[in-house]
Amino acid sequence: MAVREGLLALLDRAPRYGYQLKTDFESVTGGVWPLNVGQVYTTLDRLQRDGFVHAVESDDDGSQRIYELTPAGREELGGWWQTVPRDDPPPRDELMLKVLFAIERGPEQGLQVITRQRTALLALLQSARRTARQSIAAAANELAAQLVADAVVVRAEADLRWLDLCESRISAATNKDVPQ
Amino acid sequence: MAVREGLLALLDRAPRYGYQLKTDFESVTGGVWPLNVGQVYTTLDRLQRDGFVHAVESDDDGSQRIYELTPAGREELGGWWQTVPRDDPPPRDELMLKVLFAIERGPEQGLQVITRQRTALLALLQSARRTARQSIAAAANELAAQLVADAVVVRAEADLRWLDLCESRISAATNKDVPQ
DNA sequence: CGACACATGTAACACGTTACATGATTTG
DNA sequence: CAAATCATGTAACGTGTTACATGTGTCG
Repeated sequence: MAVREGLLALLDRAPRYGYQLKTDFESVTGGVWPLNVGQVYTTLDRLQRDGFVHAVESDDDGSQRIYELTPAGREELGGWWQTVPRDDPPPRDELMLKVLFAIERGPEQGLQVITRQRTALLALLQSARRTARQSIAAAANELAAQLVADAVVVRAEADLRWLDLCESRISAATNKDVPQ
Repeated sequence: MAVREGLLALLDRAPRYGYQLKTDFESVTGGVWPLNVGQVYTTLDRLQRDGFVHAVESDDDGSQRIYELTPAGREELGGWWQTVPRDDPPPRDELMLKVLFAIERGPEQGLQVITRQRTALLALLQSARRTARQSIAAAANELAAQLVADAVVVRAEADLRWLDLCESRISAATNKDVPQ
């Protein structure tokens, strides 16, 4: 549920054909997410099936199909802007799952995995910070690339903070289990 | 790539049958992620197909199949503990996508969506903080429920921080476009 | 008895993703 | 001419997810 909406958003701005959607999608997202062209066409088929999009054969050149939004598609997109990512149930995050299942194997195992994940995340954070600082003038869409880089940094920081929280909660819990 | 590994982790601790995996999975994750039983069986089939798991018919009762890890499964799981969630390319996050595509429609539209998302996230954060504070004694697995609640809070805070960053970057960019 | 938890499974579908096949057009 | 880019599409597969069908055992 991401490529779908991205294509709708692009088509709402202007009708486009498939290949254009690929390149525009990549440009809007700062060139960080390569999008296989094939996926554009399969997604377009599904959007067509759902009545959110329809194709017009371009007159001058038989090999191009121009896609445009239907009213239903426009409505669907409108809903998306309003929507806030649900979290009930909370998103099944891989890091979270990994730590929870590690803890189930015992406090030491949990702490061990937490330590390993933290080390890796710290390394990631360092490089992400570097990337975010040099405002990536190379990218077609500078602002987007910057924002994505920011997001990576902020996410990594949050994950690290959560890992610290886990560690302290585990200590608290194990100390409580063996009081005096 | 989450249910799969969760089941492997459980089976590594002890052989289990399908229904047990469902309940244990839910308990380990603090009871916040309901897991449809059917999914356990389909996932087990796939794990079996991949040679990570094999089933033994329990002797006493013909209707139960006990699953256990194969050496390959144990190896696969070992790899998982070591692995840190990649982010190259960075995870295609829905909030991120939404904001990027909103910005593409122009700064005002971007700011508008950011504002709406922030409002919703603030509300979510408030209720998440409440949930996290009362340490959820009702849940079977107290620690897990607590950690999940913490994660929701930390994530929401990070998203809010990122939205603020977006806003300031947009302002900076638009001011740069219209210098004097 | 009736409801509920325990227990197993199948069928179908959603989306994401890749690999592959095909051809036109541009450009060095 | 050869290679790269533009352009369209299909087939196949992966995981997640739901709905449905079926049956046993237990407990109020």
